[in-house]
Amino acid sequence: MNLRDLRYLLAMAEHEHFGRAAKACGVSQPTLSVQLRKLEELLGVALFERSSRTATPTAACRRLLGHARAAVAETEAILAVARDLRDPLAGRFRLGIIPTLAPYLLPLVFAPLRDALPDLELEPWEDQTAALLDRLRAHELDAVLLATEVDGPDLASRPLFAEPFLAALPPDHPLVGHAVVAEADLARDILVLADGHCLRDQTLEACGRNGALGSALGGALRASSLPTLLNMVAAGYGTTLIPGLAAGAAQDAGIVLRPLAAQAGRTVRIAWRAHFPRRAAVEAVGDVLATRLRGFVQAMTA
Amino acid sequence: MNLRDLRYLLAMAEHEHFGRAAKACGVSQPTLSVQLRKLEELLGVALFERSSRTATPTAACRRLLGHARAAVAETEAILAVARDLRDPLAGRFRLGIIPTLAPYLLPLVFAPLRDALPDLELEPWEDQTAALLDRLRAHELDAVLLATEVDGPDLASRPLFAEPFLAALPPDHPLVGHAVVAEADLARDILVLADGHCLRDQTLEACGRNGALGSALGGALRASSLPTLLNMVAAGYGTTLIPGLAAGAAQDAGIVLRPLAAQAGRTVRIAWRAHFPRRAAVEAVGDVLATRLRGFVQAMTA
DNA sequence: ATGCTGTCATAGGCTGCATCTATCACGTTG
DNA sequence: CAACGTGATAGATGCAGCCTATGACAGCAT
Repeated sequence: MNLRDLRYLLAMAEHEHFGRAAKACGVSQPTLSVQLRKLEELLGVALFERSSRTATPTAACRRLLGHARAAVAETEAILAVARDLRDPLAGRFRLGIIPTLAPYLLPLVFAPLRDALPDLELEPWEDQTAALLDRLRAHELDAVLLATEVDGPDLASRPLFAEPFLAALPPDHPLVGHAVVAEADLARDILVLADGHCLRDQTLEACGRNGALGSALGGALRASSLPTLLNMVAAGYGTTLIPGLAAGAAQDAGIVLRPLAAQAGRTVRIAWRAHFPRRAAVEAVGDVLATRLRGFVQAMTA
Repeated sequence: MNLRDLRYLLAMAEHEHFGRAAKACGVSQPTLSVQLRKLEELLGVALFERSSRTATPTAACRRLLGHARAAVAETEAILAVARDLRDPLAGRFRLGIIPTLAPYLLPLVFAPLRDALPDLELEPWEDQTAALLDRLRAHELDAVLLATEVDGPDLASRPLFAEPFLAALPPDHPLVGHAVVAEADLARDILVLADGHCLRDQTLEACGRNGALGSALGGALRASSLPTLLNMVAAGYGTTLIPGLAAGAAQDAGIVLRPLAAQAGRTVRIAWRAHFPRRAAVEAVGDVLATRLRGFVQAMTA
C-alpha cells in the first residue's frame, strides 16, 4: 500500500467520478482506475460500486476513509513539522559552559545572541570540563564552551577568544605596589580552585607550581567555586589568578587586580561533536561570542 | 514521501543502526541509507547524526517520530479493517496473557478456539500485566488476558470468568487438617511471587498483608514464576494462594489444596484498544474462553 | 434503429526509482 | 598495523506507475 493510493482513494470518495478525481490528483483517468483496482485487490474489498454513470463508495470504503484521511494528515503533519524545523538556527540549543566562565560571560552575550539568533532557544548548562565533554558525547549537549583543547576524532572545536589572566591580590598584599606582577611571584601564597576546574591547573602551570601544592593553606582551604576563591583572596588568605572576564566580580569583592608580566591567559573554545548536524548553529553562536568578546579583551589588555 | 520511507525511519529510530534497521525492514543496508538520505533531503532536516560507531536520532527526528508512527498505524488499521470486513474471524491474532494464567489456561482453550475460529491464527504472548498493556497500546498485541481492571479511555475490557484462589499448603502443614482455610490464617507464613505479578498483590490483599512482607522468607526467597513458588511451598517454606486453574500443577508438585473461607479469587478479563477495528474477533475469542471456563469454574467451586 | 457522447476498463510502451551487489572510506580494536 | 565493523557510493537491474490510444458499454438524441 502506498500513500498515493490513499490520496486516490480520498479523491475518488470526494468526487465519485474517475475522470474528475484523476484530474484532482493530477494523473490520467486510467492511472487512477488501475491503482484503485489494485488497492481493492490488495484489501480484498470492493471500494466503489461502478455504474455506467457514476461510481459510489461502498460501505466498506466509508469504514476505511477515516483511517485513510488520518494517515494522509499525519504525513502532511510530518512535512509541516519538518518545515518548522528546517532552520538550523532555530530550536533548542544546549550549550555547556565551564563554571569559571559562565557567570561572567553569559551576561555579556545573552542579548547579542538573542538579537543575532532570535529563534535559537539557548539552554546553558554549567559544569566542569570533563562532565561537559561526557554530556556532549552523550548527545545531551549540542556544544560546549571550555578553556582547554579537546581531543579525539569524534569532537571538533574552534577558538573563540583569548582571555588574559589577572593577578588577584588582597588589598594589603606586598605586590599591590607593583604595576605589573610576575606570575612566579604569586607562587608562594597561591590559592586555587578544587580539583576538576581547568582554571586550577592553568593557574598552577602559569605560576610554575604544576605539582602538588606546597602551601598548607592550599591543602586545607578548598574553594569549590570562583566566587568563594575571590572571597578567600579578599580575606587575605593568599593570591590567585582570575580570568579576565571575572575582573568586575573580583573588584566588587574588594580584590586588587594587576596585569601579569608574561601575560598568562587561556583560550576559550567552542567544541562540538564532529558529526553534529547543526554545525551552522554552532558556527553562528561562535561568531556572536567571538565578535562580542573581541573588543572586550582588547580593551582589557590595552 | 512514501510509507516505506516512514517504516525505514521508524526502524532506524528503534535500532539506531543502519545494518540492523535494514535487516528489520528486509532490505539491504545501502537501500535504507539512500532512502533515509532522500527523506532527509525532502524534509530539509537532518534526521540522524551519523558517527562511525552509531547513528542517533536528532531532536528533529524525535519530533517527527510520533507522526510517522501514527501514519503507519493508520495504514495498518486500514489493512486490519479490510481484513475485518472480509472476515473478522480470520488472520493473525496476538493475544497477551499474564504468566500466572497462560500455562494453565492455554491447554484448556487451544482446541476449542481452533474449533470455533479455525481461520484465526492465535499467537500467545506471555508477560506481566504492565508489559502487556504497554504492548497492547503500542499495537504489538491485539488483546490481552489479565486479572485486573484496566483504566484509561483508550482501552476497553470485558470480564470472562471468575477464578477462585485456593490455599496451597505443604503436606505437613498444620492447616491441612482443616477442610476450609481462612485467608487470614495463611498470613503468617505466606509466600508470594516477585514484584510485577498481579497475583502477588492479590494474594497479599486477600490475606490481609497488603503492606511489606513480615516473613523473613518472603523477603529472602523471591519466586519469579508460579512453578517455582509451587516448589517452594511443596518444600515446606511456607504457604500461598494459587489460582484455581493451577490446581492440577500444584497437586502434581505435591501440594495440598484447600478451598478458602471467604472465597477469595480474581476475575480474568480480556482487554483491547477501544478503537481496535477487529472487535468481532475479540468478542469471539472472549466468548470461547468464557464458555469453556464456565463449567470448569463451577465444578471447582461446587 | 443508429450514431453520439460520456464513462470506465484494457493494452502496450516508456520512464523513473527502489533495489541489489560490489566496493570504498574511515574509525575502532586487537 | 592488520582486521573488522560501519556507513556511503557506484553501477546494473527490474518492477511498478504512468501515459496515450483504444475498447466496451450504457444512455440519449435524431
